[in-house]
Amino acid sequence: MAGVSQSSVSRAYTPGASVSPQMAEKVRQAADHLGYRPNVLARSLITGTSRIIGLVVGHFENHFHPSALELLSRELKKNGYHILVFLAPNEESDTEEIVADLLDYQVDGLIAASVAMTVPLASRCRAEGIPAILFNRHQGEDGPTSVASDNFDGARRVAHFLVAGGHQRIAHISGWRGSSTGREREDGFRAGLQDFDVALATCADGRYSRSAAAEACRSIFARGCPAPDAIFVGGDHMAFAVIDTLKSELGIRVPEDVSVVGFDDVPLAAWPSYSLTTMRQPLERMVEATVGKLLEAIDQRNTPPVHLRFPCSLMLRGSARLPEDRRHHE
Amino acid sequence: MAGVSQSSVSRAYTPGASVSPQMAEKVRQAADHLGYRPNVLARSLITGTSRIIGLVVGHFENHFHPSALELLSRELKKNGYHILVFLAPNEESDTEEIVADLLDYQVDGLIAASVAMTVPLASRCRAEGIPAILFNRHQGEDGPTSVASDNFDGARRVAHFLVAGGHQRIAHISGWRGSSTGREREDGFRAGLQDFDVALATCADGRYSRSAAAEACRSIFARGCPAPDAIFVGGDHMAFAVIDTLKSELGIRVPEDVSVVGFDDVPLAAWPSYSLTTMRQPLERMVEATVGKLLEAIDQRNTPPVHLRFPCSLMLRGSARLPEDRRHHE
DNA sequence: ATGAAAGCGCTAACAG
DNA sequence: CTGTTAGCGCTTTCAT
Repeated sequence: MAGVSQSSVSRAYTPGASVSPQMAEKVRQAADHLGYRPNVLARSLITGTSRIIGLVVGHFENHFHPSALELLSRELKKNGYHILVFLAPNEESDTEEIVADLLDYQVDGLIAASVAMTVPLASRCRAEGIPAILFNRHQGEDGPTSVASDNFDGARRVAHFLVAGGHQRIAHISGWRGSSTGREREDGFRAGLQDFDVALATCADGRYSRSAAAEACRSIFARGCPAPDAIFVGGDHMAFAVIDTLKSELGIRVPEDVSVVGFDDVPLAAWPSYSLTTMRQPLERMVEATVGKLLEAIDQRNTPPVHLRFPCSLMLRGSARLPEDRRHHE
Repeated sequence: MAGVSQSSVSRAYTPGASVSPQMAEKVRQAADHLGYRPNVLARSLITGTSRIIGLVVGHFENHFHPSALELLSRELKKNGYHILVFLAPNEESDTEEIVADLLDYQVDGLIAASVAMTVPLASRCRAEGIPAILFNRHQGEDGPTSVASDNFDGARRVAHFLVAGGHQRIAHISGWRGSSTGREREDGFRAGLQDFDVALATCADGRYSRSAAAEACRSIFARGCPAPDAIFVGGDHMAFAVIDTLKSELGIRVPEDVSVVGFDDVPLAAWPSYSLTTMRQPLERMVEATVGKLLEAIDQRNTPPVHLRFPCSLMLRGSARLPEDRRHHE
């Protein structure tokens, strides 16, 4: 090569190694000349660390997911990690096979975003010493470390907001009840209504899909009167479908005839055409916490599972009548 | 382990290897018991193939990109490959450093989606024998293999459609002119107008961003009359911003006062709130071709670069006056 | 059909 | 500070 030993080359590429500046320079020169770069995979074999984080995600239709991927990727990159993507067939499928696949790649860590991890899988990760984090989901106190927003509290505050806005017949189109996020939002919403002794008019499962949410919306307004004057939808992505169905198909005005409130605050919610009032999940903070916890777990094994919750904030926009509007109308 | 040699284990996991059924069974049993799975990285070291494809992408704000990622990932997975994600700081930045990083991971192939590759980089990929494909971009006949839609022809047909619709003062808000896609759409649109001896009223650069497109829209309508009665926007993502600006800020009706036509056909374009008439890029076919070409190049080295173009199709929706509407108004 | 041995490209002790 | 040696977990000739 350039008349030096293999180890010197290695040291030239190891940040804190004891190597003279001239040696390092000599190596880099020769490397540039030959187009040489260290083989990360071979390095992984010996160090046992691949600098790859596996990300399991359901689909990208809901813009919350690509946003999360983008932020996670940037945050991880700062720390020298990259994301290997694994798409689950769908949100409901168990991720058994997929994560087994992931493990083969010797990922240093694993983020399950908006998908569930089977119990045997979680224990296998722990057995192999691969830190796993549930993002935007959780699986009980005994489950893997999780990072999410406070869905229960957020949904409860939506209920308070709607009641304060003078709404009488309040409906809910939930996310999939098979998901912790969907359940917590529904439960929180019911609790919030309870706080004011208001009954939930109707409740239907939107399954996090546009078509299911639209169908739920139709059925809510089809079944005999009285029609609701407010709908809380357990996710922005579904809320858009509800607004579309209301306005274009049913000829119902938003918010004059019915208020619609979402959950997530994806970018589209702020665009004027929807102007969706929604409970914002603090994505940045969730991402930071996820990456922080993950790297911590990679550094020092055997960190006990923790369950982080971040508070949501209500974004007041045009799709729901405000409390002030009430007096206005009276 | 289970009383067999290392090689036999290897063979048990190699599809076409000469191994007796009983041996294979014995190995799998022991493996299941021990929770053993082959180490993909170690395999890569010897086989020289990692089954990882690097994907470079700018950002996910424009929903075309996550859609592409999702389809690419699914298509690659069918063939046993996975995607390692690399986010470029922005669409305009050169990808030099990023792809160098990618190369370190010994990816089997490389897809640059909607970002440019510097020339030295492209040649380095070729030198290292790593197939690279430009997705939704191209860099001339001598550049790397590229897969895209026929942007020029598509934009030209948008011009014909607008002229046929009886529009008199036609404006264009282009994608970034530094991108082949942006240039081709602008050039094609100009050519299409030329075909009917119609002059382009105004043209502004939307730089593929919401804010730049909104600003371009404002300036087009601010500068002295006459205001355009049609705008072709070089990407759906920008078209939504234009429609928002028109309706919410400028109080201009779409399509009564001005027709808006986009390019891409992202899912949102079909939602009733925008109902965007747009030139559809055949994403599925582009993805199939990309993966097909990439795997072909991985199998047999030294495939000559090709440049695939797929035809677009106009999606007629509500944001632009139709040719029929013209008679109607007369 | 199976085992033994060599080596992929690198890092991590250990000498010097 | 630098070179030597061993070995990460696998696949692959080459024998048997």
